[in-house]
Amino acid sequence: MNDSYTNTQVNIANLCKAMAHPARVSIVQHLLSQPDCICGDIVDELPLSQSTVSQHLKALKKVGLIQGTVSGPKVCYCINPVAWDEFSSMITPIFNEVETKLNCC
Amino acid sequence: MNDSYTNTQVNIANLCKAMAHPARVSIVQHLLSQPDCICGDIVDELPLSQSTVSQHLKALKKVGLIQGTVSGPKVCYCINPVAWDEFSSMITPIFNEVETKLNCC
DNA sequence: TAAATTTATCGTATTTTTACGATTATGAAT
DNA sequence: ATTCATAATCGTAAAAATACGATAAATTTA
Repeated sequence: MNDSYTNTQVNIANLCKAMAHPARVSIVQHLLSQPDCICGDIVDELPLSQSTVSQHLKALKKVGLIQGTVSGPKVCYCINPVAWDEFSSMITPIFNEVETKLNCC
Repeated sequence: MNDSYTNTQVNIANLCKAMAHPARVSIVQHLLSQPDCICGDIVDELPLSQSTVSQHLKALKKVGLIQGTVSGPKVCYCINPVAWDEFSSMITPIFNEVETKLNCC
C-alpha cells in the first residue's frame, strides 16, 4: 500500500502519537501508580468530561499500550506490557545512537 | 497558567508529538545514519514537497530534538543530544515501571 | 549586477484531533 | 420491572496538523 515509510517508522509514529497528549500521559502514569484501574477513577483524575476521557482511553487502546476488561458495569483498564516492550525496543536504539553522535555543526 | 498537568506530562507529550509523524521519524533516522545533514538531502529522501519538509524540520527544532545551522545558502541540520537525553530520561522510567507491572485484569 | 540555488514563510485547503453534551447499552440494585 | 451507575458512542463544533504551490530572503555563482 504505502511504502513511503518503513514499518518501524510508522509504528514509532503511531506509538508516539498515542502519547502525544498530556491527558494520555497522565492516564498511563496513573495506571502505573495505582492498583485500581477503573475507568471512573481515571475520569475523576482528569479535568475532562467522561466522553473525552473515553476517547483518550480508546486512542491508547488502539495502539495496544493499554487494555480494558469489562468488569460488571465497570471497565478495568491496565497497562499492556507487551506493547510497551515493543515501543521501548523501537525507540531505545534511537536513544543509544544519539549517545554516540557528535554534534556535527 | 495551566496546572492541569505536570511539567513532565506536558514535556513528554510535546516530545512524543514531535515524533508522531513517520516523516519526522525518518528525518531523525536519516540524521543519525548520514554524516551530511543538509536540508536539501532530507527533502530528497522524503516523498514530500520542500515546504512540507521545512515544516516538519521546524516541528522537530521547536522541541529541540534537532538543530539547524546556516551554512551559506544551505542549512545543516543535526541531532541535538541534549534534548534526546532529556527525552530518554523522562520516558525510560515509564518503560522501567511497566517491566515490573503485572497485568491486573 | 544578474541569475541561480537553497530554504523559510505565506496563504490556503483538507484532514485529523480535541472537546463537549446527549444518547445508548450494559449490568447492578431496588 | 424499574431505577441507578458506568462507560461507549454519536453528533457536532472548534482547533490543530498536514500538505501544497507561490513567494520571499539570503547567499553564491556567473
